[in-house]
Amino acid sequence: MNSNPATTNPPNGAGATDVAPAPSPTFSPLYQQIKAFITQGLESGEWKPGEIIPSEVELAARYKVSQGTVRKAIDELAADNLLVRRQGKGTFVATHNEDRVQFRFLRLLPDDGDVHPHVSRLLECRRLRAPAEIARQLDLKPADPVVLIRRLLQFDGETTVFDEIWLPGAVFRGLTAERLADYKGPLYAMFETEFGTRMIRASEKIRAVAAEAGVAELLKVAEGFPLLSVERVSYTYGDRPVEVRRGWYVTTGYYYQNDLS
Amino acid sequence: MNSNPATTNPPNGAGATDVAPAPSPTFSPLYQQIKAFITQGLESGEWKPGEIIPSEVELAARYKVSQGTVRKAIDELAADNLLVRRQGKGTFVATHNEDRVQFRFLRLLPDDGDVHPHVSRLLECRRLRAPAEIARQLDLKPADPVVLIRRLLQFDGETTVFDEIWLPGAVFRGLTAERLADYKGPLYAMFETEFGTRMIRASEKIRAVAAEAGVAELLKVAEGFPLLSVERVSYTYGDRPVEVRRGWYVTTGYYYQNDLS
DNA sequence: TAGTGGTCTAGACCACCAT
DNA sequence: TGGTGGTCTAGACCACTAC
Repeated sequence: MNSNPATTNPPNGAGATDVAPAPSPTFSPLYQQIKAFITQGLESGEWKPGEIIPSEVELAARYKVSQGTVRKAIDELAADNLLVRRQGKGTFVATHNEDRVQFRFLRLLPDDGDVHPHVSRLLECRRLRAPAEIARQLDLKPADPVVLIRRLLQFDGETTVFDEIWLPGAVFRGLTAERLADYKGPLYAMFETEFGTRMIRASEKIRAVAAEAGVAELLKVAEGFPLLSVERVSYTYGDRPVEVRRGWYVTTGYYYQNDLS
Repeated sequence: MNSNPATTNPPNGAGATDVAPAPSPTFSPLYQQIKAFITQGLESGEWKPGEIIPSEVELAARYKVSQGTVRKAIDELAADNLLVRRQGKGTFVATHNEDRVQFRFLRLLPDDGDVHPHVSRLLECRRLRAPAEIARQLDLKPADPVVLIRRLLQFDGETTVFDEIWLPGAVFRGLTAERLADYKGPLYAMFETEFGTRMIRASEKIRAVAAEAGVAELLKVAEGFPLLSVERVSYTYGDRPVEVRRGWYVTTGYYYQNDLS
């Protein structure tokens, strides 16, 4: 279990009367290793989004550690939104489907708290060679194939968001306008179900910009109108970037919600 | 310890051969109660920001629970940034002073990753009666006294932020322009040190807006220039609102950084 | 009733820090 | 050397869900 450099202490630690492990310069707790094992299982597709993973006792037996150690590993994975615990039922792989946590990454809310379901209008979906900047952000070689999606989001009939979405072509093989148009629900749910790529976290750079002619026309605002520019990079397992998204938001009647702590 | 309705089970739970506690309809774990006790100690000023709190064993003895239970309580408080654990030393009350986590709530970063320390230029600090909207947000009665601070932030010489900060007058008695001007370091550090009010969390509404004449002049941009509008409400212990802040950010060369997960 | 996660305990040992 | 938080174990009981 424990594969510290310079230590080969077995299910070590407590209560046991073991050989004293050489104090390793780089100490890694057991539960971290368990965490890595479970993450591996998630990444390899051994347990797919929405599915249940083995119970704590079972995992404890498998990895030859105590239940408490498995528990701590799962606790952290649940805190990272990779797993979801449900008392009495089991522990499940988090998913962008079903959950009412569907639009976890869309932070745009209406001034009045009402919940307006939005609809997506696809403008185009085509393949091309990655521009240098996109390639850099997606960790691709320049001119590698990418997919570009352009779309509008309408809240309650009002056109509010214009998105340009860049995806690595190798991962999203077979993604076409038709399949996009047919799919109901969030993009990330589709990416997960259809392409086995799950978005774990994202990092955004937000600015206020003046609407340029093209964008202005799409969003039905005047040229120069202030828009919220949201540049997002999304990551999957192993912190590998798998999406670059540039969004322009009209923030009259809507705002970007953020909580600091 | 356990003050569940319909249950008066003593340091209950495990291993012990206690009377079976009546399954309460509203079950509250022991560690939650410990958490509440500790929070109380923080709020009452028993332990002040930067100070050390009693060790886990000591707290366990005081509350008549096991160390593990105290640990879980402290774990959650540390996750909420109310406490800071330091191995080998002890557990400390979080503070906006010292920490290199000083500007935890300022998310504006330069396009080049360099760290530019910023300077604050106070425009005014005066007392007045709360406008209806501010009163509502601060949970005050209309026309209650408030303090209004207006200031500019300069990054590397460039004027980048204009802030209007509203504080409840009752809490910030004796806050004057002189004291503000004299104080070095973040505002929240001063609020904590000088007024015993610690900001715990904040909620922001972000929009893109066109610069109005007054703001434009202060920020040295043209009227109509796109600015990031950041409306923040900050809360202290017990989720009581104690600051309303409206900021206008110039986002050329700078961006608002946000991480989603 | 059986299985799952959730709470609680008691005790051992480890890593880190101060003295 | 002694104290603090950090890890790990083993075992009990509780709450929730399903069968």
